[in-house]
Amino acid sequence: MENTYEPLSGSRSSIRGLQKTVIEGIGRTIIGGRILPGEFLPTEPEIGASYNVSRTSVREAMRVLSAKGLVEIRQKIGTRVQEVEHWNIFDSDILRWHQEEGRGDEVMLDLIEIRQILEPAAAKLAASRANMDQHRSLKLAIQTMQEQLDNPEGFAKADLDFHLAVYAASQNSFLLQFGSVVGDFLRRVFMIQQQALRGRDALELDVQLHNEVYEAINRGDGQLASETMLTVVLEGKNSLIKALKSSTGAADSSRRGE
Amino acid sequence: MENTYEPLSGSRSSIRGLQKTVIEGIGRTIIGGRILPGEFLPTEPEIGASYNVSRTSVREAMRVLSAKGLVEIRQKIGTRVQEVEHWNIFDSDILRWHQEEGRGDEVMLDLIEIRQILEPAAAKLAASRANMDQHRSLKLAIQTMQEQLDNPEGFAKADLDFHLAVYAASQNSFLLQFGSVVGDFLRRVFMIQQQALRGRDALELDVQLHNEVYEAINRGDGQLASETMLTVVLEGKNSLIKALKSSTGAADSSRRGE
DNA sequence: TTTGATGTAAAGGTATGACGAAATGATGTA
DNA sequence: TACATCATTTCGTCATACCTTTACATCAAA
Repeated sequence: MENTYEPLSGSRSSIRGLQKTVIEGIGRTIIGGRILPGEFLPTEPEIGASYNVSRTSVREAMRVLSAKGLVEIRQKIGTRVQEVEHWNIFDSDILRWHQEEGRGDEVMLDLIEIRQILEPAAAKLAASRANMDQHRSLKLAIQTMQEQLDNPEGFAKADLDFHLAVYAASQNSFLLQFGSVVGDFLRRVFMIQQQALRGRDALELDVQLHNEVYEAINRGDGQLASETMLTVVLEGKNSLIKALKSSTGAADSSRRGE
Repeated sequence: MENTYEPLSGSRSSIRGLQKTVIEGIGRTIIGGRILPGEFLPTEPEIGASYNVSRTSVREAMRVLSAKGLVEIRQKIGTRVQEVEHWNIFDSDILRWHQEEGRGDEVMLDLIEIRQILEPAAAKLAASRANMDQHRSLKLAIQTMQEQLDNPEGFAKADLDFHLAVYAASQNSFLLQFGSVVGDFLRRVFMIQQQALRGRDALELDVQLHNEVYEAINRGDGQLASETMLTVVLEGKNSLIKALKSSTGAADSSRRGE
């Protein structure tokens, strides 16, 4: 009964076992576009048969997918894939599935776009609200970045920690949640960004820029914190685009007009 | 929809949506702070007993709550309430539960704060990206607001439609989702805001302000759209605060004598 | 005493099979 | 034609049994 849904690294969901197999399988099937919105999933017994699990497990998996907005379950009708606008993109699993199904690029660009909006504002709020613990977290993240210049994973992790600390310091529950939801995905984005930042110099420049944000927050200069944070995000955007271009050279990159 | 989610002791077992009863009951119990983060829920059989439902239904309900980040389910340990930062606030149910449990005010203020950040930015994006359908939606919403000046529900609905249309016109999947998630909650906030806008004049002024946003978007003037939208949100904020203040104390009591 | 292996029980995890409830579409009747 | 009725399909719920995981206690060895 070997199954192949690629646990991938670091996905420590509270759901494990057979249900997770079904959730991952159906979830990726939907995100991957192999069942389109409006179309129906097989009946519960059929899904159970194809995954070799009981209807019990299928149903519990469907509940989860339904909670994520991917499917709509109705008696007599069956289980139908929801329209894309119902998919809750503020969900770590859904973000990961987008990436794993090769549809991560559009999401990454949308994510960068909204980070351009949120993070400068979060930094500004943080400048007037951050408490002592949060100041310490920010400083620690910067230090760790400096120490991990030669370790991509460690650097990305510290980079993420910094941005999450800014969200947390904003003291706004939506911003905090946004960071928490997007965290895993963001860490992977940072890894990709680093591919474009060859050499210690480029990385060190990046750390310096982050440090300027920290210092602005530390001094309570919201305006400067905001502006500098925008630079950080934009620099990241450039790196990301560069990295994406060089890695997916001939891919279809038709984006909407801007 | 009526809010009668009671354990239903003794009577005939068949009301509609047994799982929903459990989900609402436990969800509100958690949001309401009657079981604190870190504490344990009763065991599945016990929950089933107190709601008069089978363990099957309890389990499916728990999966949903787990997907919303409210609880963590672990074998042998039991089901434990997660820390607040895990609660997915980008979830219509959770937002509603906050309100129903009398904890809506803080959330409303955080929501206003993030709308101050997002909506001007969304309006700016919309000014350069909105397609013809979206322009039509915006215009229609404005017209409907004008027509519903004497109908609070209709006015709030049209107000919501306008803001959702702006999110949609931004062509960013996160902004679109945010609108969709926050929609229900926002409509209720708009109803509260109207309590502070007594009289047709105040409402008409509000419509006019919205119309300015629409026209700026229509002309492709992103900067103006952004600034005007900020004014709209801030005006709403003032109304909300005023309404909340005046209802403090006698909020839930029957309204008499004003 | 400290450490590590081991056993056990408690709670969730899974599997069946049966029946209930709701929505659809065909069928029948006025 | 219009409307009421019924059969069918699929999810919804229940009851029961057994499996899997794992916190925790227990005991042995260093």
